[in-house]
Amino acid sequence: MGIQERKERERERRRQQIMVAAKRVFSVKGFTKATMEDIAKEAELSPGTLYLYFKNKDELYASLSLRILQYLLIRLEHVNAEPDQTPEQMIESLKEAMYDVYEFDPLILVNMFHLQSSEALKNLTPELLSEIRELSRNSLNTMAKIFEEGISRGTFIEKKPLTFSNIIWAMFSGIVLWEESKRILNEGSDSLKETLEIAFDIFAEGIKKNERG
Amino acid sequence: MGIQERKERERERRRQQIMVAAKRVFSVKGFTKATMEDIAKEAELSPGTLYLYFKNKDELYASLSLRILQYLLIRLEHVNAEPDQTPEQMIESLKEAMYDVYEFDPLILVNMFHLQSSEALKNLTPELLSEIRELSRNSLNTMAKIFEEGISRGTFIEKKPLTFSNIIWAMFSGIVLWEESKRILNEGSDSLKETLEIAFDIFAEGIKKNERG
Amino acid sequence: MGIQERKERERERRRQQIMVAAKRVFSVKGFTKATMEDIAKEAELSPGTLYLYFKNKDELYASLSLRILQYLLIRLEHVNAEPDQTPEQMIESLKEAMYDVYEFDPLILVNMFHLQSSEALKNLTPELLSEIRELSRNSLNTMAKIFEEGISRGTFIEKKPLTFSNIIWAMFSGIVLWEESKRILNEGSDSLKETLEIAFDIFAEGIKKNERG
Amino acid sequence: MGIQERKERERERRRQQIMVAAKRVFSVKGFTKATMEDIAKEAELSPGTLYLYFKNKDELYASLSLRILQYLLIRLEHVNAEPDQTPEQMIESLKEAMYDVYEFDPLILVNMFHLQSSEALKNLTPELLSEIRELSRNSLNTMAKIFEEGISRGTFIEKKPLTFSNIIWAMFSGIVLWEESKRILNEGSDSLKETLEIAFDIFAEGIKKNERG
DNA sequence: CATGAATGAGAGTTCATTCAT
DNA sequence: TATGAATGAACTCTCATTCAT
Repeated sequence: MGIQERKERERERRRQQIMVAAKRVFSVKGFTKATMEDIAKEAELSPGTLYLYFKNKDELYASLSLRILQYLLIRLEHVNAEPDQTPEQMIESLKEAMYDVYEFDPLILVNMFHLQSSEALKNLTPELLSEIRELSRNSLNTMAKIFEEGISRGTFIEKKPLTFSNIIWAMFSGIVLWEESKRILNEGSDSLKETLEIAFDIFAEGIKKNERG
Repeated sequence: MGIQERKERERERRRQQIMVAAKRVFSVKGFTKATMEDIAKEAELSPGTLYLYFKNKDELYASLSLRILQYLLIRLEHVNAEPDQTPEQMIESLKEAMYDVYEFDPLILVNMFHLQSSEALKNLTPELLSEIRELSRNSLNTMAKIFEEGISRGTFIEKKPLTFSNIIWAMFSGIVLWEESKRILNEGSDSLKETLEIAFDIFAEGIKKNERG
Repeated sequence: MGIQERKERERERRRQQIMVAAKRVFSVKGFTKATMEDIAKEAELSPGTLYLYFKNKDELYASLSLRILQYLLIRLEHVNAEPDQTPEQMIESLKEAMYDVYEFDPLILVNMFHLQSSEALKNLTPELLSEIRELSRNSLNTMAKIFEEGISRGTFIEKKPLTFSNIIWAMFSGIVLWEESKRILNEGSDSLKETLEIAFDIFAEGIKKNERG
Repeated sequence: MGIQERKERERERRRQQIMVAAKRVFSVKGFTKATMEDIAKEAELSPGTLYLYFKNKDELYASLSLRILQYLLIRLEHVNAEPDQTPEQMIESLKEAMYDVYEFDPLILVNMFHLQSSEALKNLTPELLSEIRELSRNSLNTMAKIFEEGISRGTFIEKKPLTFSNIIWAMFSGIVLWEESKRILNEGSDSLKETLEIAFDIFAEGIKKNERG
């Protein structure tokens, strides 16, 4: 049993080693141009070994997303777990959680957003795909709880909470990708944090129920 | 000279024919998996012919974006040109303009958002790249004028107008991509229009200056 | 009849125009990399037109050689036609004739030597091939007469005259190609003329019959 | 370390296997018409494998030349190393050395002469190119020593020794190529050996210093 | 005769993946 | 488990040549 466990741990460590290498290579070269050999070299392994740990290139790529989605979910659950916060404060926490996720690994995050709406998604094993689906759903639901609370307290406008989740998530990914895009186009300074702040503030203000009108 | 013109028109028609085929193929197979031969077949032309009209695959791909960016810019300019509108009404028009752009060609729009933050961007000819840059910039600036007006009238909060533009644009692309993503993941119904409506409403409400706080 | 002739002349002029363009392009780009379109552009014609005058690329290439072979033959015949020369003087004239041929068009000459021992030779129409053969043969035979004379006078060693022709021709082509090669390898100055002079002198001295040994 | 060595040997054997196949295919089809797939088939390998051993088609082609140039240099050095020979005897040895090189591999030799004055030369990696340059230079210099000796002994005419080397080399290549050419043109019997003999004799006689004139 | 758009076969090359060791 | 040489399918792109106008 101890042996079994140790083996498992070692296996997991190897996986991590490969993923770290893959992340670096994907970030520098992009998914298409990065070759399995590049990644193998970066990981100081042989190409064949990669296939002992990942079914294929797509799965390796997708696995990167999985990690950050897990991190996201944990962060979101922390937000919800904090006691005695008003929904407004929680949105503030949400913003920080998301920026944390971004800072945790900007490159993977961008990778993930790319994957998210790409053809590659279709080639994944059903297991991996459903893991991704599950994590996404959980994250969105976790966010939704915040909005539900705000609505039931009467401080947020009355819309489906999940719609708010979707908008927040879309806004976050849109901003990250668009800032990345501007970076590639060599335009302007890195204003991600500032833009994100303002966007969240606008959102927070926008979903407030008010007595005007 | 009539001949000159006719030839030009025919050339342009061919280009369109190829772009239409390319759009279809890219949408079904995605950029990487779509081959030039696929596109040629779809266009009922030979592979070589494609290269008479587009320098390479990347440029063909990017050219699709160009058209929709042009359409976007025109629509945005129309919004600005309409007289006697309050900034609030203009944001409403903005929403419609963007939804129009989406409906004009959803597939191309998704293609464009993909391109926008991808490695492919780097391989374009400088001319094409700067055309894209130019159109993006113009669109953002055109939007910014609306916000400027609202700020100077004192109805919008005091932030850089271009930041608003960026957020709107990011939000729009984020929602389109995320809905596309959900479509691929076979989840849920197509709620793009509804989500977009709500998102714009929240945004519009969120940038209003108010006397609270 | 006059019309017939004029047409023929015009046709010939067009051929020349194309050959001049082809020569330039082949010289700059080499046979393989030069495209028919390049040549057409240089000749200010359309690609299709080239095929009205030359069966294909190989034939166009070979036709260039034909011209210089014709020039060579004429020069050699002149050498032979000059009266009252000793064979030794005629070898001197031979040297000058060959250097003339080189100067007439160094690029075509190199082209021709390339063609001469290449695969392309096999793809020519039988007519063109036999024209080339005929011209080569005539040139060698013309040279051979000089040597024959020298041998019968008892001033040259007794070998087959045609062998001398072959050696002279091989030596000439070898030197031209090797100097070209050194030019490509960026080595050393252009010493073709000097090398050629010395080579011919050695040859002339070497075929002299003498009483030593 | 035994493993290391064995691998190295096997790698070298593979290279040889590919080169042997390449030589055959290039000889039959010529450089341009020979495809990498042809060569792969001849070597009973897959196309991709060729690229594990040679950077590209040009380099594979050029590598063939390298071997024969190495062989040439060795043979030339042997000529120089033999003790107690008069320069005249050494020229005789030179002739034999060169004929040996020809017989060692006529096809490769022709290939090399083709390469030597062709555009392909420019596409080689600098390393390979300078290897070729180096070997050529060494061979020419080695030959030059013979001539130097003869000159200093007063038996050869007083010209730059390297010029003699160049002429010998040009003559050799010229004869080989011209005989090849005649072979292609289906003319005459194979008289290479005889022609070479006579040419060398003439050369040897021609560079002798004499008291006549 | 001239055009030049279109062809389409075919090339070199890459690289995800496999499998004997 | 790890290797890495070998695979071979598939790609993009080129260009000699044709043919309707």
